[in-house]
This record gives sequence, structure tokens and C-alpha cells, in this order.
Amino acid sequence: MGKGRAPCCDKSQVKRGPWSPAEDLRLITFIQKHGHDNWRALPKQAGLLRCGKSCRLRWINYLRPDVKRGNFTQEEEEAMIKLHETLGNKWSKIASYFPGRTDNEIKNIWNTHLKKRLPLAKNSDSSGDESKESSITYSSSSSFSSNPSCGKRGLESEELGHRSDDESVPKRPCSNNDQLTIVQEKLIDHDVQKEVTNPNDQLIITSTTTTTTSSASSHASNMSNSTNTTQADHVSRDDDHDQEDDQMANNWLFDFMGPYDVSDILQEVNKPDTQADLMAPLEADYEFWNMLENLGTNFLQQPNDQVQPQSSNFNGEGHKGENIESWDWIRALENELGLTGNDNQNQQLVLEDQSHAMEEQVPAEMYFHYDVEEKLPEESDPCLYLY
DNA sequence: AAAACCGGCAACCGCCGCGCT
DNA sequence: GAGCGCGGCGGTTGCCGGTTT
Repeated sequence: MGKGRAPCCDKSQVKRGPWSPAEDLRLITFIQKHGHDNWRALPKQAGLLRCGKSCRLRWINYLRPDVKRGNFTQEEEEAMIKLHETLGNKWSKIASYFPGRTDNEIKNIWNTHLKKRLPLAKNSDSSGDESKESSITYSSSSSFSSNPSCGKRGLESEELGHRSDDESVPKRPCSNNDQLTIVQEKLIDHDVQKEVTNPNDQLIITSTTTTTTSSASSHASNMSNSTNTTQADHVSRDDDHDQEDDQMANNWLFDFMGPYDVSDILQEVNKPDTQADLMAPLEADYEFWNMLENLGTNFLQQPNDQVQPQSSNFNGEGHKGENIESWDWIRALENELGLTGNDNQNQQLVLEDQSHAMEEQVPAEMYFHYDVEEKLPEESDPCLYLY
């Protein structure tokens, strides 16, 4: 059998199919803390009933901090076509020319959009029908530019919605504009209170954001009204001198996660049927929230002398001093949570509100694709359903 | 309103290449 | 040099939402 070898894992022992939010969280948490030196061992170490390859793919294609999703621009598509002419089906090579894009995504886009266009372009003179199709192809970029986060796979949290194990998870519509507003508010208005976990491992968030955008205010509406919960209870810290900033970071971060009802997350994560997906319960998970806390702190610091975040190798072992990556992670999380309208808007915010720090550190080409003036059509203002 | 069809995309499968022992 | 393990890659599948009939 030449290179025949045993399967990478016992298929009967691993969970397959769509990833649950709980699994995502666990994978993110683990990689954040330990990196991913060994994919095969990772599932066990992380307490996931998944094949290592599955974890890797999930991380690479979806959870990775620097992954960019949706909205292939015309420039990107044309570049992709040219690259395909020279490279063929070398998706990973092609993807390497598109920072943040995954080979899987490139492949999918090619197979679903561009492949159709190619023969049409060649024969477009000969067939009226085809030219008609061809004419819709670019508007088809709006078909997938219609914000994948509104599509069925754009946001894994949606999975929660269609996962049969819990249909009762509340969903909340959220428009692009609202999301943008929320993010803007986070960058401007730090008068936000406050998070902490309660003794029952339920995260309680209260928000007293002073802004009154509909969804911005609503996103806290179903939070517990338990107030005066002190972070010190669980977020023990040796040094207090930056506590205010840290708290601000916490506030920002957790409020930033507003529509993503964290108590719902943990309820979901800790539900018995969800736990069945995992090898071990996601215990209090203070570590995870501390991780987020640190990320938030790092984000707010955003020093100018950062290493540029090109590395796709997100080494979770140190978020200290890797603030850009943390920022990327947060941005990715933001995208995941549907808090951004789209990457362009988000990028605008990054550039405008972070004192252009990213501009100084990131090669221009890295963000080339964010600069294109593509916008979501007005009418395509998507509704995002978050739980 | 319901059924059939279609498109998009996440996830899986199996092979390959490389590095280590 | 052979065997093995691992990560990576490309092809394919299957599910789900949207659209059409």
C-alpha cells in the first residue's frame, strides 16, 4: 500500500459534523494558551472529541485570528483568475497571495463563482445566454458579498440556531449599521460597566453604556441586572496600577461582546448535551475569560512598536507583547460575533480609531483588500441572529 | 403554501511530501 | 535507506438556506 497508513484517528471515537460554539470556544481557548504544536494531540489536550485534522481545519479555515471572510472584491477575483491561470489548482499557493483568505475559501469561490465565469468569458461572444449569466457574475459577488455572516455559515453561532439540540436559544437580529455603531461606541465610549462571573459560573454582564443606539442598548437588555459584581472576585490581580485600564478593557471587551450573550454562551456550553461533545466540562473557565481580559487590555494598549501581524502562526502562548495579534483576534471574534458591518467598515475603524497604528505596522498589501470601496448594498443590510 | 431545485460553503476524506528516528 | 508520523493539500460530500415553480 505504498504510503498507506492508519487513519489519523478512530472515526468512531470522534465527533464529526458542524462545530458547536462550545467546541469553538474550547479550541480557541486552548490554542490561545498553548498554541498548536501538535494537532494530533491537541484534541485530547483541549478536551475535544475531535480529530486533530478537524481541529486544524476548523482553526485554519474559520477560527484563526487573521482569517478574512466574505466579500471577495473584483480585484481579488481577477487576481485569483490570473493566479489560477499560472498556478492551477494550487489553492494554498493562490491563497498565499490573499492575506487572510484560506485555501478552502479560495477553492470554494473558484468552484462556485469563478469557474463558471471562465468559459463564459471565453465564449461570451458566442452565446447570448452565457453573456447574460456572465453579466450577473459580478453582481454575484454581491451574492456572497451579501455578508456571509448573514449566510448560514457566516457565523458559527448561527449553528446554535440550527443545531437541533437547542432551538430555544434566543436570537437577536442585528443590523450592520447597528453593529458598526456598537463598535464605534466601544471605541469612543468606555463608560461601560461591567462584567464578572458569579459563583455559579454564569457570567453576568451589566451594561450602563450611555449611548442609546437601539441594538447597542438592547444588547444588554437581557443581561442579568445583577450589579456591583466586583471583578476582584474572580479576576484576581497582583498589580493594581493598571486596573483601571484593565477594567476599561474588560468593559470594552465584554460590552463589545454584548450581543453575544455570554451567559447564554456558558449556558449553552455547559448544557449536558453540549458537554457531550466535549471530553471535559468547560469549568468555570475563568482562564478563558481572563484570556479575553488580557486580550482586551492588550488591545487598548496598542503600542506603536508592534510586530506586524502578518504571521498566520498565531502562537497562543503569548499574548503579551503580541497585541496586534490580539487585536486581530478580537477583530476576528468581532467578526464572528457579527459585531461588524463588514471588513471595510471594521478596517476603517481600526485605522481611524487606533491612531493609525496598524497602518504603520502592517504592510500596505496586507490590507489592500480592505481598501476597496466595495460596500454592502443598502438593501442588503443583513440581519444577524445572535444568541 | 408546499415541494422541488439550486447555490454556497463548512467539513470530511484520502493522498502526498517532509522530517524524524 | 526504510518506516513512521504529522501537517498540508486538493477533491468531494452533505447540509442548509434561498429561490423558483
